Amino acid sequence: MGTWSETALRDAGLRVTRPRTAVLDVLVEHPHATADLIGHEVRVKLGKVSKQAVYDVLAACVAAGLVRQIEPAGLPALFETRTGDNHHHLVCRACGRTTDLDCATGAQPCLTPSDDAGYAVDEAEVVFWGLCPSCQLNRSLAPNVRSSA
Amino acid sequence: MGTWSETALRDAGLRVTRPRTAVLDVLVEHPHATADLIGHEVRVKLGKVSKQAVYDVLAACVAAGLVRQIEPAGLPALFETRTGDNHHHLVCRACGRTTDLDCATGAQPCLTPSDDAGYAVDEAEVVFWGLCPSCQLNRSLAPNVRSSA
DNA sequence: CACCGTTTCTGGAACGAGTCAAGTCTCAGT
DNA sequence: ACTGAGACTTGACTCGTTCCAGAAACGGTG
Repeated sequence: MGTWSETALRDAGLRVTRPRTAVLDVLVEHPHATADLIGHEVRVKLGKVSKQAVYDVLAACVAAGLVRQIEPAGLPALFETRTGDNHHHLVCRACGRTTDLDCATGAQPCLTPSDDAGYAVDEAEVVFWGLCPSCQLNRSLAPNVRSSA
Repeated sequence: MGTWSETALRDAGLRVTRPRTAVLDVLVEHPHATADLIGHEVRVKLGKVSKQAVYDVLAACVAAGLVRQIEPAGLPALFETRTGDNHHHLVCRACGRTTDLDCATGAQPCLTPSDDAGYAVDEAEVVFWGLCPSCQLNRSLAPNVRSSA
């Protein structure tokens, strides 16, 4: 468990500390965790870690390219360790569950806007919104849940 | 301008009130406005409107499909009146300027994930991140700006 | 045109996510 | 071990947004 995170940190030229390895370990166990959940889980492992430390660690890892941050509308930011392959996400409107998704057509047709209006584009972010399987079930059983729009 | 907003409200079955028409008018003048900017502009037109009224109006219009809300990571929510054509957005990392963009390939290849993991997908959201023309200029002149609008 | 029930608006307090600042501690190279 | 840059702690704070209770405006009726 601890091994990948240590190596990754060292390879990225970052210092290896308990909070850092713990954060990365949590991220491996929970592929789309919020800062809050990460803090909670890290505290379970290490006893006491400040919110600020969690944000610092995450920021450092994001800067080093070890971690990717996504921010779906209305949800707190999520962090994941799958970086570099520019995959997309499927987010449930009801429960917020997030699932990875490889790019629709293998290549990235989406990544090249037809008319970039003079912008220097460096990233394309694609989010699919819908209902996850279990929320579809709950929805049909209990029709008065807060709906999508 | 004042006319369209009234008609739109009436057609959507919403009451026509001063704050509502004013909000829609502002939205026509500023195609990607924040709630805050809208409140400010509406206050210029009408003298005094509460923040809450602005949020209520926007929520009602979003629910009625008159207005679309987008929430680019790290920026406050933006509102626009172009609805129904599922266009995408180009957002400047430096100044937050947002530009509409028709879907890259005319059709929507992005809208149909290859594997939807059982989700009932109802919307695909695409955001391109980059630097707008003027920020590219500023950036090359003053390489360490850390600005936001 | 005065009444009434709804819907909308006001003002202020509250919220959660995230950030800032200043001081203390810890890792890694000598 | 020693030391200095970098990491962590604490706690207050900002910002966008939402909640709440009450006041006002709307518009269909008698």
